[in-house]
Amino acid sequence: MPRAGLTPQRIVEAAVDLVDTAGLDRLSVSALARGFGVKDASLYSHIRGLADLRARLAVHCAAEFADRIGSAVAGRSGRDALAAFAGAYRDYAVSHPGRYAATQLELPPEVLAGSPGHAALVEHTYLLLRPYALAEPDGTDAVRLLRSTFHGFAALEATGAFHAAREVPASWNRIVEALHTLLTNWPPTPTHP
Amino acid sequence: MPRAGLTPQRIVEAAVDLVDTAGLDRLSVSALARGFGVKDASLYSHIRGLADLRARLAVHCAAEFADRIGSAVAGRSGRDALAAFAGAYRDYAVSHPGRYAATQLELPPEVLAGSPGHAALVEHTYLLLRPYALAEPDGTDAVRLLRSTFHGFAALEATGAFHAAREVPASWNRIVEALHTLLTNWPPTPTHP
DNA sequence: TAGATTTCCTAGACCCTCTAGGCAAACCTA
DNA sequence: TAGGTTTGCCTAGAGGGTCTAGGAAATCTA
Repeated sequence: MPRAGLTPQRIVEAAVDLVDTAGLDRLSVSALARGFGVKDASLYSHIRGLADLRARLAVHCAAEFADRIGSAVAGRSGRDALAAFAGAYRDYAVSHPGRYAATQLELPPEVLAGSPGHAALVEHTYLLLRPYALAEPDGTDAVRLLRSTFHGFAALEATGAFHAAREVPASWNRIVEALHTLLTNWPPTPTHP
Repeated sequence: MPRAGLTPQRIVEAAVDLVDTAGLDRLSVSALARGFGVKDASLYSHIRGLADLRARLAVHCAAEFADRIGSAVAGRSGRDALAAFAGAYRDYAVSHPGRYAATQLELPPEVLAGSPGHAALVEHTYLLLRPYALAEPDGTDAVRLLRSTFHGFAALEATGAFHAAREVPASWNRIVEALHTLLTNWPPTPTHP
């Protein structure tokens, strides 16, 4: 009986393919084993289980996602950087919904702490906001606004929640424009009368 | 053998409780049957299956969610209405994460079309934007912005994605303020040079 | 080449969805 | 109130999922 040549890396790559075509919720140890022509139990010598596999997938996809965004924003700043960031973001989410969903998986703190991709994503977002010169806590609030809007849009688009006639990419571009306007005119802290 | 008194309504109510305490991903026909002290197969006389149960749950929770938002915005408009909408939105998402997640489930078109709660949620959002007097397609873009930001924030908060020291509710309030500013100064359609 | 290690296997426990078919309780109706 | 009908819950079982324990073969290493 020849060996199938399984490794954690190959298993994660197979998981990426599976998630890309079938969706994150269809990811299973069984399905991967079938793909390798191997019994389910064989995979457990390489990964600890489904939770471990999902964590590895999340770390892998976050790194890929952060890379694409990093390339897009390289050498740009201000409105240009924001547009490039947003373009790369939606492009990834639309063309690889399963991978994008993986980047948003909830992870155990120790896994998250050891994921360069997740750290890079946060870092890219903070750098993006530098030209807007927001003092804390406004900077953090603005980061959270951007993350929320981008992720929310991607999530809603992925579940088919936008039904109006308006083309979705046009809305996206307009929203990015609006966010730029907002960041350049960030409202002052409200005072209590 | 006395009957357990199952009905679709009671099953959906049990599903609401389960989802509230265990999370949407733990919802299963088996767990509900255990709760009723009944065999799995018994539930299939009342619901078609798990997909049907999830759809009913989504419709139920969307109606509840829309009600709360409707009560919150009643008699208000402009900034007040936006703040009330946002407050009710986050309150529901934070205090009932499982129910909120259910309102965001992807549904077959015919189910969605027959869900008053989902329709009311969209309607509330459009009404909210009336005072800002945005012509189409700006109105649709603004609706999509609000939905994206609110849902994205709720989703990220639910997965524990906000790690900065800044208190999450403070960010939420600030973001709502910022959105009000943005809606009152919606940028003009960019012209191509 | 012998021993140690790794890889994949079989077997099986346990949980899940869902269907088919049966029996008895609850409800009608005469 | 006795008959039949409908309904509610049952048993049995197929099929798919995760995961563990322990065994045998392929591969590495001394």
